Amino acid sequence: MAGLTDRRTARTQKALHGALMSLILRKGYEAITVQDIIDEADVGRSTFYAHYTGKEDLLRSGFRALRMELAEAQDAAGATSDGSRGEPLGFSLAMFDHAGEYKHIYRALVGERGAVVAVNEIRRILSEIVRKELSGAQGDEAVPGEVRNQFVVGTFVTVLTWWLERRPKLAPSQVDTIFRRLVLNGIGPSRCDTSHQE
Amino acid sequence: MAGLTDRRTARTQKALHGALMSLILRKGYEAITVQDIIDEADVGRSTFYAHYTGKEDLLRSGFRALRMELAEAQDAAGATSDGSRGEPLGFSLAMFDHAGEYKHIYRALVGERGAVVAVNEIRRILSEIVRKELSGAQGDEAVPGEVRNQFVVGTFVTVLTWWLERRPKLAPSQVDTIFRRLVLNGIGPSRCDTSHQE
DNA sequence: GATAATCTCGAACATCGTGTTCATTATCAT
DNA sequence: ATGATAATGAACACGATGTTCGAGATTATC
Repeated sequence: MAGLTDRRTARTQKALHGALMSLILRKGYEAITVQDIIDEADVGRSTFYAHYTGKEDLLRSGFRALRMELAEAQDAAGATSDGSRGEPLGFSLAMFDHAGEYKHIYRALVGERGAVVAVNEIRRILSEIVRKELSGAQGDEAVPGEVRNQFVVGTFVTVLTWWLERRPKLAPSQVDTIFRRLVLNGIGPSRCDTSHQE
Repeated sequence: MAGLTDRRTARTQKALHGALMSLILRKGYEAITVQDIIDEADVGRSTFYAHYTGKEDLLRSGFRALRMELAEAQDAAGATSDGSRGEPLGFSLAMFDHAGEYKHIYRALVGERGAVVAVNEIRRILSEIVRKELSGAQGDEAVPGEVRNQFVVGTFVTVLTWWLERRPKLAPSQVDTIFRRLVLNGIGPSRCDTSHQE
């Protein structure tokens, strides 16, 4: 009924996605050519272009699953009620968990030799989520909402990248703590607790 | 004496840089080909490759001037003494000023359709600077130094991008205020002043 | 001004990746 | 079984890259 019928297309698309993932792990996204992908997937050239406009399109299509998974996680976490009352930044731990699970892929996508396309896609997904969570709570009026949003997303990507490249042994929860610390408090002098100064 | 003699090479390099800048403003960095550059600069193809390995190399070489200019600005600002005592984040205003002066170029390089190479270059330059400034002051021990460094740089790029793309009318000093606010305080609940809660 | 060094030119070339076309073959849904 | 649809693979046009080389132009230096 729906569009998911024909087994042939499903098989082809699965093969192409698998090939892309293997290749990303093997040689990094940027270095991959369409030729590599169809060789690895053992699929005809014209077949590839019948499904996707290029490797970027193929990669992007892989993010739909992530988008949905995160949307559900957010709904589940924020199911407390209407707004964003459960936790300040409820999305972050779920996201770090997800990244921890597919650590190899994330590292290959997010690092220096990673895929800008992928990072942008992640940014876009996170922007939506953060916008919802931040819509209620209004903090500093000296800092416009848009830039606050971008700040949260940017910090997340920063911490994510640092984690995967420099401290892959850390647990998602530990990374999440660092993230929240930075986003909520910055790096300013300690904080309110009036610690001893001189 | 030094390497800067021959007027021919100087002329050629200047022409190529100028051509690259014009093209960046006209059609964005990614869309530019070497052919475009040498047409615009009216320079032979082999001549181009005698000087640079590609458009990326050409772009990168343009950042040396910036690197030096910023190093001087930092030395001048931090000339107070040995360490980083003058201001917490002394580099930021100088950098925003510089970006404000060459606003068109920066916007074309930093935006969505900008040049990853350029942003990476900016990141690298800033990392050096921030590392020096942050080496003395040790804040939160729960947040490792490396990630704090990346956090500052990342936030700078975020604010810079937002400024150039969404609020180009703002003055550098205003943007700088927002940047410092975010870096030092984050977006945490109001502040220490124990405002009325319920 | 003459000389030797060296920079520039431009055309030609090999190479590679892209994206399309089309007739043929294989697989699917029913 | 059969009509519909997907996959194949070879061929093609195109555009960009990076290199080579001999001839000519510009330069530094004496």
